[in-house]
Formats: sequence, structure tokens, C-alpha cells
Amino acid sequence: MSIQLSEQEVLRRQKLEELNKLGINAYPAEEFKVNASAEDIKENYERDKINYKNISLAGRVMSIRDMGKAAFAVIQDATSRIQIYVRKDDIAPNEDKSLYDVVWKKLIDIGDIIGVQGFVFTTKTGEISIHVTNFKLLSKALKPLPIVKTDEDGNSYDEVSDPEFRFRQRYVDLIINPHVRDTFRKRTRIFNSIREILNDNGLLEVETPILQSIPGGATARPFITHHNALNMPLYLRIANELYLKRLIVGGFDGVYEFAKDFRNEGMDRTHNPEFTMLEFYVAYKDYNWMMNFTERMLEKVVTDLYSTTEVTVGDKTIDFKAPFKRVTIYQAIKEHTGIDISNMDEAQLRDVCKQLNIHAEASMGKGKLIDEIFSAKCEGLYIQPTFITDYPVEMSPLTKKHRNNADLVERFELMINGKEIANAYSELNDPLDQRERFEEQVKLQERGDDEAMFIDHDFLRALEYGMPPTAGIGIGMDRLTMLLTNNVSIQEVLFFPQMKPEALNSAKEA
RNA sequence: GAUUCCGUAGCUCAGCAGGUAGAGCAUUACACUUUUAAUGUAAGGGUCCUGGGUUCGAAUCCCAGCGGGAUCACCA
Repeated sequence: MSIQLSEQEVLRRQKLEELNKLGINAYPAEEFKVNASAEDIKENYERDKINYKNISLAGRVMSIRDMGKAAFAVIQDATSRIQIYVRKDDIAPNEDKSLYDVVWKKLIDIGDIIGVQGFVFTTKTGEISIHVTNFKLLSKALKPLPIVKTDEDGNSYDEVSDPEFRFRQRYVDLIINPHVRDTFRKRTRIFNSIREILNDNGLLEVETPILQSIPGGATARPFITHHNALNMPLYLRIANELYLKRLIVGGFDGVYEFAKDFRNEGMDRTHNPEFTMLEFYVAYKDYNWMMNFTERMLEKVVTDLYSTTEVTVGDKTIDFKAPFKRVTIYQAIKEHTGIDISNMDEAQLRDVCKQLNIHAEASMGKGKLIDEIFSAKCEGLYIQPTFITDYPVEMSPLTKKHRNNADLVERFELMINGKEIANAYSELNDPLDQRERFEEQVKLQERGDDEAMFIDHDFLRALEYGMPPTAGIGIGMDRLTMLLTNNVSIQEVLFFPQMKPEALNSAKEA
């Protein structure tokens, strides 16, 4: 690495040498015992002052206001930020004032991680602060931290807004933008909340293969990799559905997995090549049960997160109070286009597409055409949580046929804020029907549909041993998180969204 | 993949009828022992994304590339 160092970087390296000369290890090994957090102090000091006379706290220096023989600084720990007050005569009570004049004033920078000991007090201006009696450098920062200042009205100045900077150096983004940390905490709370509900209902959390020899369970282009020892291609999973259903065959009544899935498709603000999908399957249930369960689950997730069922998303308020509205896909299309397509064949559907100005590929079958019409004319209109049900059989090769209509399947998608959040069905467990559906998919492949499914013979074999009637669902966790944290970009809810490599890696290390 | 906008100091940005760069914060020095976007005075800091071209002269104009955003296509 022969990167030109900036003035500030050179300076900080010099300070590091100074520290070494003074016998101060800028990266000490020993534990620094902490007995308070910034949040704890700010929340509890006022009514419990007795317990804040001897506190120890560690964090990153976020700002310094030097007043001559005393200084104020702001320390950020994992919970929050708190002001510290460092007075020369307090940290250096004897003749030797170098701890203040040299170490504190000259060698500590914004961005450094320090530990402080002292007592809590309230300043003249009413800010709860730590009066420092001793401090210790815990880690010296060699790069200058971008400074975001916030005034008393909450306006930010010089906020780092460049998405490239923020996503490539997420660690910096997390340090300086508290709302980013908040988003990721919420993401984890959403996952925990769901995990709790599923566990409470007796489902077993499982892990299934990411490397698969037949990518199944969804229609999407997979990533291909190669196993050297076996000398064979392997695919990164596009879904884990077929494996979870094998486990239902194996006798588990309920299984779930938060699965990283991979799809080799375009990237935009709702698509990352790797993303997280929750899938779960429950034996002896059907899609009606799953709708009931899903709406209760989401209501609880939102309540756990916000203590209310309402969530603000952009300029809208979305209410997750169960039950959610339910409407069949044919009803939805009829309602929003005035056209009843329930008895149409492929040719008639093509005419409808033409009439509605919807682009229809020659390779599209009946199911895909209906899906196009719904996507173009209906999907965006469902802002409040709505189950769209009873899809045509052609676009649902893993779904059980509808109990009352052989042209339909027992499937629903949950639409929220105009987007699909979940996809679920009464799982097809008739092995002969499943084989026929796979064969239909092969025909679609032959027509040029490069996303149609492969036949998974082992999965068929599993079904032939008998799978109980089962309800299953897939929920796009990234998109659910986007929705519940009011973010429009998937990059905002992934710590490390996919990016093209920086020149940093290729050029300078070679 | 297509269209479009963007890439100037550590950060946020200005500079563009072409004359080799500015501001605020950050940094450095000095002053200030309860400040809070602390303040005052002074100073330093830039392969203007990269590579070509036009020109006496390019951060500025043209071409190509790299990276990012937005919209569209594909999809979750």
C-alpha cells in the first residue's frame, strides 16, 4: 500500500509516536471495566444521583470543546452520547500537568476511543455530564472522523450523505449517523420478534443447504459455482422451500429458516444479489390458517417495535391491526380494470394486455400474463396490508390446487404499501400432480423462459413417501425491514450492500 | 442491460462564457477552568475520479474508462 497520507493522517501518526515516547500504549490489551452507559446515565441520574458518583465509561470521542484549563468533549458508546468535563487540576492535581497539557490537549483526537472515570453532574446549562477524574486512551484513531454537527433544533450540518461513502465504509456511517444504527437495531428486533413467535408456536429453527445441485423453490436465475473435489457445478440457493418441505416429510410439524438467498439478477433499490428470506412451513394447516397466523404475527412484530399497530411509511400511515383485507386476484383485476378475466384463455388474456398497454412476451404463459396484469394495474394500489388470494395454477408450480376450482391454486401474496411482502400457499403434496407441474415448467423452459424450474427428482421422491397437508410462506425480510423502518432503499437495511470493488483492492495491494 | 445526473481539501459544498482553485466545519498554533453548531486571532492542507483529445492555456469544452445515485427493463 503506497497511499498518499493526508496532512491529518500524518499528524495522527506523529501523535502516536509521541504517545509511545511517553510510555503510553495507544492500543492497550487489558480489560477496561465499565460500570455505566451513556443512556443509563442520562435516563437514571436525575432520580438516582447516589449511584453515579463513581462511574467508568468507555467510548469514542465525537467532539472536543477546549476552554483552556478545562474542556468539554462528547463520548459516544454503544448506547448513546454523553458529555464529559475534563479539568486540568482534577486530572493532573500534582506538579506534573502533562496528562492534561500534553496527553489530553495535544494527543487525543476526535475519533479516538477512551475510557473515563469520574462522577456525574449537571452543568450550568443543564446538561448531564461526567466530571472526569481520570482517563485512559484505549485506541488511537489514525484517520480523521467526518464531523457531523447538530444544533439545538436538531438540524445536522455536514452530514455525510454520499451513499458510496456510507455503504463502502459502513463502519464510519454507523459511528457518525445514529439513525443508521437505529435502523439496524430495529432490523434485529424484527427478526427476534418473529423468532419468538415461531418458537412459541413450536416451530423448529433449521439450516438447509446454500450450495445446491438443483436450484429450486423459486423462479429466478441462480449464481453458479464449481466444486473442485467433486468436479461439478453447484448453485447458490434461490430459495430453501424444497428442503424445508423435505423436513416436513421427515416428521417435523413446523420448521423455519431465515435464509440468505442469492439471485443473479439486476440490482436496484429493492434488489440486492443476496437477501434474506424467512420461510416457514407448518404441517396439517392450509393457506387460510397461514393468513390468520401471518396477520397476527405482523401485528405483534409491529407492536413489539413501536407499541402501536401503526407505522409511518413515507407520507402514509399503515395499520397492521389484524385482520387484513382479503381479495382474490380475479376480484382485484376486475375491480381495478373493470375486466373479468376469470374465464379467459391465453389468447384473450393477450388481447387484454394489448388493450391495457401491458407488454407481453411471447414466452409468457397464461399465469404469467395474469401476473403482468395484476402487477401493472393493481399491485401498487394496495397500501394497507391486503392478502391477494387464489392465483392461477400456471404461475404456482408448488402450490396445491384450489379445493373448489381446479384452475386456481390455494395461494396468497401479502401486499403492503403497493409491494409484495410475503408469498404463501397450501403446499402441493400430491407427488403425481407435482411431477406434472414440473413437467409444465420444462415446457416453459423450452418456450424460452430461462427462469422456469428444474425437475427435482429427489424432492418428488420425498413427496412419494407422503407429506402431510402443509401451509408454507416466504417473507422478504429485507423488504419487511425497509417497510417497518421507513426506508426506500434495500441498501439502507443491509449492513454491507453489494458494491462494485473499489480501486483500493485491485491496484494498491498488487 | 438502457437512459440520465454526479465525482473539487478529512466532511459538506462553491468555482465552469477555458487563464493552473475557494468557503464552512475538521486540522495546527495561541488565548480562555461549566461550554454545547463554544468563541477570538493566525496558519497549513488539494495527482480538481482516471486516461486521452481540442487549445498558447482545461477543474471548467470533447471522447473513452472507472465508481456512485435516479428512472426504466428483469425480478423478491
